[in-house]
Amino acid sequence: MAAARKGATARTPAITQEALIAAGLTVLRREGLDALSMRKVAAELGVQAASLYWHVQDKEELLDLLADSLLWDARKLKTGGDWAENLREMARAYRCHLNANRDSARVMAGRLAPGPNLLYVLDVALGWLRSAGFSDADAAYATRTLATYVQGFVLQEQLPMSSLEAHGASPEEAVAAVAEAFRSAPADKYPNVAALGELIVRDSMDDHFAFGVDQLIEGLRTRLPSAAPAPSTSSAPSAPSAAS
Amino acid sequence: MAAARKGATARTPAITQEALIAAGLTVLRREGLDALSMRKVAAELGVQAASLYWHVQDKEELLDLLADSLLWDARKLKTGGDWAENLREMARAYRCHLNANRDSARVMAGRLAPGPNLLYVLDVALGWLRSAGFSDADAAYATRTLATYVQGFVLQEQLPMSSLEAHGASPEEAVAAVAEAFRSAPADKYPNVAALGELIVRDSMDDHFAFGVDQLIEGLRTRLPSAAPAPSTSSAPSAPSAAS
DNA sequence: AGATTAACCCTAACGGCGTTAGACTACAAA
DNA sequence: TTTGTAGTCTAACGCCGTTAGGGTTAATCT
Repeated sequence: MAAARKGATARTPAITQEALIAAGLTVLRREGLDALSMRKVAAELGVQAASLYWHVQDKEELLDLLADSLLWDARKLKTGGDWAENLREMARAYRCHLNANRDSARVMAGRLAPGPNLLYVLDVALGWLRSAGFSDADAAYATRTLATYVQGFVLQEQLPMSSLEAHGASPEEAVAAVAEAFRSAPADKYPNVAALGELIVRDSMDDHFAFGVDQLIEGLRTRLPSAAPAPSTSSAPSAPSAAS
Repeated sequence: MAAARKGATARTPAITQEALIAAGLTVLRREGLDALSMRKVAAELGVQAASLYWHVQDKEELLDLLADSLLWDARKLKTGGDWAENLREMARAYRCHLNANRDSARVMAGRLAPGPNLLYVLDVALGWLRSAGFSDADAAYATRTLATYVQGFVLQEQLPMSSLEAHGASPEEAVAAVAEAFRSAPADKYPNVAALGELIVRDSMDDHFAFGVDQLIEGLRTRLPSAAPAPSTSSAPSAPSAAS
């Protein structure tokens, strides 16, 4: 913590910060965020709960660490095509990574500490947009906007799995229940909802996600000062395929 | 709850569901979501905690009720202009309403029960988009996408106020702390972040929000089958990017 | 009128939670 | 050997969500 291990070390460390994070992730994966308690994380390490407070000040700080570690290891980003392709791939990979970890979106949702992984991703995306000709302000806003969208999307996407599975039902039942809630909307009062109910809660979340990302990117494209949206005379992006 | 008040009513109700919701909102506003407990809500009503379980099954159900009641009373929507103007106004009003209630975004974040207000807003927005010429699928996706964005944005927007104010600092200090975290990013490793740090955490959240909404709407506009706004040769508006 | 029934609120308690205080242990440095 | 300190322990505090079960009040039934 503070002394940076200057002159006095005692025994074997035995509970490193790495181990703490690993234990936290284990409990998170096994029991979900709502059931993650200091006592359980400690038990995972074969240790009493109070001992954790030597390495961490709060449960909040533990969750900060978990969020940091849940942040996608971004160094394996595929950066083949033009800015639009790259952003699309980034959004896809981010969502994919979030969905691979139980309750990840909810862990990140209440937190704002920027870890090194986040900084790296931001930096790369900003670089793409700036060199594509966007203004600094547009690049900054667009990057945060995309991140906001992805996080918000996965948050909603993971809801049935965490919120209802915890109270007895399987994910499929949860989705079905929500779909039923939309379909049972009184058709006279909400005609459009009743008509499109099945589309709204459609299970093809992939399409829905891609739709939102495409919207954001196409909207971004209209901000390009240079211009012609039709890619007839574009400078470089002729090779859309992977080059990494 | 179940009997629907058929044949036997006892005494004065004394704790209606309305009062329960009002008490919950009071506690929420005064102490924030993290400090909202059944005991405090009960105390707000001059009642013991266990009594709440006559009107509600869970704390979760109470939070569902609060989320429902936090849902913007949408019947006072201004519906002046075309679909784009209307959507913009809707997003603005939604954000404004969420920001008027402490921790509102976090209350809604973990919940998916669609209340009547949500149904109404969805229906209105779907009507706008369909009559503007969008396909049913596009209308459905676009509506949910916009809602996702607004909620995600306000969630991040409210973070400094709830997350750090709870631990001692004022909102301004919280924002300043995050800004410092971005500015102190090693400029050699993250040049773009260091260069645009001030833009990323800029306090003009209004601009940032409008930017995202504009992106979504302009992206949507490119899906309109009828019209080609500016580009003359827009053959394929959205290049399909290798599904899944 | 008396008995029944149901709505509604209470007291008391259980187990789990986050967190703190303070004692103990083992090693490193003096 | 003595001292200091990093790391763990036990014990406890107060709060939490929730349940069991008892009491009171009023409407309904006979």
